[in-house]
Amino acid sequence: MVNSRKILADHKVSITNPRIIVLEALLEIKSPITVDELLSQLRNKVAKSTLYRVLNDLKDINILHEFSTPANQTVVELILEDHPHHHHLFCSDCGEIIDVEMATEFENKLLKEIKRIERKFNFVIEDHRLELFGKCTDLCVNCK
Amino acid sequence: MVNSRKILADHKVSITNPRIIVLEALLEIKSPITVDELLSQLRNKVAKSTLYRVLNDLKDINILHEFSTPANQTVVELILEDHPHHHHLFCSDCGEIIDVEMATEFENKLLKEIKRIERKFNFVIEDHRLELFGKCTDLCVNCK
DNA sequence: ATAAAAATGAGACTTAATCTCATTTATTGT
DNA sequence: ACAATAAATGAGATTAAGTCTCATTTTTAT
Repeated sequence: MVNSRKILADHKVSITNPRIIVLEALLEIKSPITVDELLSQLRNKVAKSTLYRVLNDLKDINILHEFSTPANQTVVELILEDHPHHHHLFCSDCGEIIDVEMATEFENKLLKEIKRIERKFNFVIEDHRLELFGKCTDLCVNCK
Repeated sequence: MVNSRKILADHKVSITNPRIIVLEALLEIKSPITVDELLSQLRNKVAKSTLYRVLNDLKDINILHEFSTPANQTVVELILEDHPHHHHLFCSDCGEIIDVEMATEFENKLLKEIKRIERKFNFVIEDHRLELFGKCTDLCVNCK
């Protein structure tokens, strides 16, 4: 069982109520969520300014990823050991965001290609993100 | 020589001054630009509301891509025949955005992997985007 | 237990993007 | 080419995501 206090302690940030509340919410959700939704879920538990501050704190200690949907909604997602590097699939019909893991063989090919690009552009690439856009046919909760 | 009027006509949108002005600006730039920069470049040529409207029009006819930088700046880029599908490299030091083409062999592998994911998730994937994050060492104009 | 440092809440503030509506410009049919 | 109709524009008001301020509260270190 993952412990929010332990996560905070491990990353050497002070353990406060709002941080615990936000972390537990994200741990329970375990999938991408828009900041808006998170805000309304936690409306009467943490102040808006605090929520944004805590999200920034979690980004700073590298356990939170943030990205935008094609509809320009900001989405956050916890990245812990049990939920490592992956990519996203966006449904343009219902807005659903699905976590996708690439085949290991492909991910290796990608890393090789990235090395080529590092050399070519004299760049140090620290992270990459692959986004897939389309329409789900029967998987999404919202699409029918 | 690419002609902005022809582009508009080809896509069956009416030919207006603001659209020509915005298109010519984007054609000349030929690389990703933040909406902010574009706005200040065209400040006294098109109204702000019109610029946003024209950008949306260009997105609607699928010749403009829009994405966000890690610093949450909105960036647009013209996608025409002479500047086809490609990816982006973001420098976290200077903010520079660099167009990157993947090796054909790799892009094929990616398409194959995408097909696998389509089957697995029962999804129709229409577009994909790969973003690389890192630091440039000597290429960027701004970095030294 | 206490002092110093850090985080929080509430709401003001900023700013990118959208909206409104009166006016201007483009298109279509004759 | 011209009038009638439809579409697009400009200017500024409006909205809303995200940040900032600062007095108060909570956490941490001693």
